[in-house]
Amino acid sequence: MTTRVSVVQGGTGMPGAVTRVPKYYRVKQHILEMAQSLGPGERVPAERLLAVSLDTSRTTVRRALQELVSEGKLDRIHGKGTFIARPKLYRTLQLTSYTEDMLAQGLKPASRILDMRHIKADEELARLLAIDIGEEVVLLERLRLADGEPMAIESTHLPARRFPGLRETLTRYSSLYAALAEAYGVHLLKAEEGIETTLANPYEAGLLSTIVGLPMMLLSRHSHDTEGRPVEWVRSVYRGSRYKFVVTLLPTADRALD
Amino acid sequence: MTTRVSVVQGGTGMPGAVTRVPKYYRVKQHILEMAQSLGPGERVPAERLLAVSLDTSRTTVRRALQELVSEGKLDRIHGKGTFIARPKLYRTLQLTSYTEDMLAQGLKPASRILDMRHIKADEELARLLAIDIGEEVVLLERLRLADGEPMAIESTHLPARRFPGLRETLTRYSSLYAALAEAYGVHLLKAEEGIETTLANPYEAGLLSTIVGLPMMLLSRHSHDTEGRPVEWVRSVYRGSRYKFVVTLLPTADRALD
DNA sequence: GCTCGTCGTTGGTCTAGTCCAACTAGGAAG
DNA sequence: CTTCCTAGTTGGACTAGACCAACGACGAGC
Repeated sequence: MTTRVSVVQGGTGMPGAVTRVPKYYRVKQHILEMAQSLGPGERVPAERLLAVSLDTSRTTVRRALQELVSEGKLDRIHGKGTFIARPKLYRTLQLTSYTEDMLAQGLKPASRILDMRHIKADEELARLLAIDIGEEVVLLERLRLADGEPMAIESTHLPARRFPGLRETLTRYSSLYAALAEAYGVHLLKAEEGIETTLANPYEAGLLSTIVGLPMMLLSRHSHDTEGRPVEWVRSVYRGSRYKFVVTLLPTADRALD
Repeated sequence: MTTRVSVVQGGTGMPGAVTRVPKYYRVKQHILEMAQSLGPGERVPAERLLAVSLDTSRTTVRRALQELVSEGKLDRIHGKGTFIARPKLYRTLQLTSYTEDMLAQGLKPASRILDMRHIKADEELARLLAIDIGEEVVLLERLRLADGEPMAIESTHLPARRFPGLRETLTRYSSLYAALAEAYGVHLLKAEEGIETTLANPYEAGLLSTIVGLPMMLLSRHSHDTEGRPVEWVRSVYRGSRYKFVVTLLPTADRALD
C-alpha cells in the first residue's frame, strides 16, 4: 500500500515513473507551502531573497515561480512583487453568451471592441461559414473583461452579407447574440467547441496583462442556426491560469459506455 | 555591444499595450519558419548549433524551444534531438469511452492499470461521492495509451461499498463502464466535466514520457447514474500538447444538477 | 499644496559557462 | 557473430552575474 502519491517524491508505485526531481521543483514546493499560509493578494518574498534563503540561484527560483504563475497560483507584477493569486473563475460550456455566464457568477462583464473590420474569406473561413472564397467576412475582435480584469480575446467571424449594418446594430444591443436574434432573427441552435492549450504570444500577453509564454486556453466555436447554417466562427484565447471550463455531458443515445 | 537605444518607442501608449518582443520570441519565430519546411518526425538543428547560427545563447534558444514544445509543435528526446511533432489528437467530450474515441480516429487504444487500492474518503471525496468521511473508496489509476503512446493518467474514485469485489469483477469486463452496467446494474446518465490547464509534475511527466512543467489538460469528471446518485469522480491529466477536446453545445440549459 | 524627477526595489531578459543524463555508433572482447 | 563498453552528441539542470524596465516613495522645486 502506497501512501497517496503526492507530488513530492516521484511516484514509487510504478515502473518507469522514476523521474529525478529537479531542484527548481523542490523550490516550487517550498514556495507553495509558504504560500498556503497567505491569502489572495498577499505578497511572497522577492526573487533575490528567495534565492538566498533557499540557497539557490535566482534563475532556479524564477523557474519555480514561473510554473506557479502558469498554474494560476501566483501573480507577478513587474516592479511590485509576486502575490498569491485569486482562485479560478468558471466558464460553463453552453450556448450562452459571455455576458450571461459572467452575470451568473456575480461578476460584472464588460467587452471592449478592439477592432471591427471586413476581411476576405480565405479557404478555411469560406468552408467554415459556407460562403465563397473571397467573400466579405466581418471580423469582430473583442476584449472580454470580468470585474474590470481582462480575461479573454475573442475573434468572431460572421458572413458580412447576412448581417448588413452589424456595426451600428451592435451598439443597440447588450450582446452579439442578442443582436443576432432580435435584429436579424437568427437563433443559434448548435455549436461545436474545440478546446486546446496554447501559449500567449506578445500581442495576447499585452492585452491580457500577462506574460508571453503563459499557458492559455484556446477555444474555437463554430455555431449554427436553427436551420443548420453556420453563423459564426469564433476563436477565443482565455487566460488558462484564471479559468476552468465546465461542461455537462449526456450519453449518446446509441452507445453503451466504456 | 552597442549602447542600449531605449528611445521611447511606445512607452506612453494607450491600450494597444505594446509589449516589447523579446529575443527568445524572435528566435522562436525563426525556428518555427525553419520547421515549416520539415515534416513530422524530422529533426531540427541541435541547440548548440542554433545558438551559434542565430547569434544568441543556448539558454535563449532553449527557452524558445521550450515554448514550441509546450505548444505541441516540437518534441524533444533527451540524447537524440528535437523533432517536428505530429498534429494533435481529438477527444470528443461526450459520455463516451476513451476506447471508442480512439477507435473513431483510427488509433489503437489501450489502458494499463497502474494501481488499484482502497483509500479513506476525505471531506471533499465524501461530498463528491455522497458517502461519509472515512468511508472506503476504490481508487483506480490507469494509464491511457493510443497506438502505444501514453496519453493520459486517469484516477477514478468509486464508493467501495456500492461495488464489492470490483477488482475481480473488472478482470472479466473489457472496461469499467461495462462492468458497472453489467455486474452492478449501474448506468451512467449525466456527468459534469471540468477542464483546466495545469503543468506536469514529475510523477505525471514520468508516466507520460514528457517533461516536468509541460502544460497539461486537467479534466475532472463527476458522473451520476440514472437515479441521480454520484457514481464516480475522475481526475484525468492529458498531455495538453497532444490533445484537442471537442464538445457539441446545445442551448438546452439546465438539467437539475446538484 | 501640488507636480515632477530621482532612486531604490522588484520582476524580465540574456549571457556564457559548468556539469549531468540519455541516446547512438563504433570498436574491443568473447 | 554477438555482447558489451566507451566516447561523442544531444538535451536537461543549474549557476553567477549583467543590464533593462515597471512601480512606488521620497524629496526638491514651483
